[in-house]
Amino acid sequence: MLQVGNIIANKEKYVEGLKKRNLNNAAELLEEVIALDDERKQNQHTLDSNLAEANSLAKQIGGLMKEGKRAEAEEVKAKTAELKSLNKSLSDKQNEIEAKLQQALYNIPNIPNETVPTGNSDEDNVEIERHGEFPTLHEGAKAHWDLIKDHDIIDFDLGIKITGAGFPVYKGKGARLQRALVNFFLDEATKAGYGEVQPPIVVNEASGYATGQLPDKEGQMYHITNDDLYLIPTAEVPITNLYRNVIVDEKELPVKHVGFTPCFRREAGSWGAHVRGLNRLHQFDKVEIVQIQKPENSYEALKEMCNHVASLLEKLELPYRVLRLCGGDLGFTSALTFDFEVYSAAQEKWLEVSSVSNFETYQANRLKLRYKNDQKKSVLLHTLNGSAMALPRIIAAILENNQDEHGINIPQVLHSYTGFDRI
RNA sequence: AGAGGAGUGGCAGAGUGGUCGAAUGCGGUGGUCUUGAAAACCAUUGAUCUUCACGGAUCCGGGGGUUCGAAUCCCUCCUCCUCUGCCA
Repeated sequence: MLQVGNIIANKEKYVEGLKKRNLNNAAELLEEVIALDDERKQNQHTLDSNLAEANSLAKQIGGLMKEGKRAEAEEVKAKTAELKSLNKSLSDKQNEIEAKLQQALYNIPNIPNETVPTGNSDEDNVEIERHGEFPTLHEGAKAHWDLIKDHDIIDFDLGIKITGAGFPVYKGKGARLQRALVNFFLDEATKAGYGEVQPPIVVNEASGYATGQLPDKEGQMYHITNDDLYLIPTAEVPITNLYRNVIVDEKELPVKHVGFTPCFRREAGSWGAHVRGLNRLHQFDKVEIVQIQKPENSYEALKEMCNHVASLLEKLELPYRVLRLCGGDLGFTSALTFDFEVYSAAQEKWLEVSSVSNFETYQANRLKLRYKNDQKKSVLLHTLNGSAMALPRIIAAILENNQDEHGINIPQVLHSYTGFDRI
């Protein structure tokens, strides 16, 4: 979440920034935070001086008791009763104010970077790069949802039987292709200096709040109510939360991690004809890269992460484009996001396969993730993450783009991982 | 899952109602000495809020309570260890 001090110092700028998200009551939201913070300080000040007085009286009593002056001690004690009840109500009030302030801050999204264009939806995202040639498909080329049936490599009906819609079963070469991609992505990230981690795929509420999925995307996650745990929508949540409440040693910066996990998304209300086959699932596999950076280096790191994602797509020989997300499509916690889309030739559609974001200090503030600078002051770090990559749509594009009359060619770079070059 | 024990600063570990944000040791940092290093010695070494500053407040697993006063007593939750049970 945003830092109150920064809100006060940059109010006008922030209002402008939030307008890009089409948040028209931004000024009021920020005013509310400032007012609550003011109230918090004033109340805290009163409470503190009362507590100081109570503390000193308590010490007096202690001293008198030691000297055996019981009567005098009782006299002082009498004075404390009123103070005590006053302090109780002041501290109740303080808790109330702080809860309200917290709530107000939770409801304000991150300030978009100045390069974020205005816009209302994904239609207003700006294409900034395009690479690769669209393949020429043979007569009668099929979309991946037909190809997977023809070759019996991914089975949606079986998934429906054992779980439900959106939980496909990968079989034979389909399963092997998926595993090959996971290993390829992990190896590439490792070569690029990311340390591999394998985190839990359920997280507690505190983790959900720290990276911003809660309260913003409550309905998007599967919630295990018996134990109050959430299935992760992305490895970003557990991996970034490894650093919750941590003061990182400056020598360890930047922190770079890669992790492979399944991801779970309820996708409530987002189904329709345009999300057939592998285009949208409730469970899918993803390799995620995460960086923790000093503020001054974070945009350089964002570029580096984008280059990494681009290199994966180059190696897989998939045509892709890069989009700069507009304010209306930008995630709640992100300051700047680049989406990568591959072209899936049979359905003639661009499919989002990666989203690379800089959250600046927005997550770090909730995480309490800091390092000590030269002056030994605690400084919030910047967090970044990106998919590298999400599997199903990559598979969709590979199947569709590389098909011919008799089968499907596997990209060269995967052969050593799959053990076969054709499906 | 049941019974018992325990959670204190970066780590180890003392502290069982009063001046304890907390002894001591290790580690870290700075210095003296040294050509340099080691050793030794000296000093320093948690976080957050607030204040221009002095200072003040809060934090001993989390939350609540008793008390003039809580690391210390009570309740509750969490976590870890030991034994028993169960199980990849």
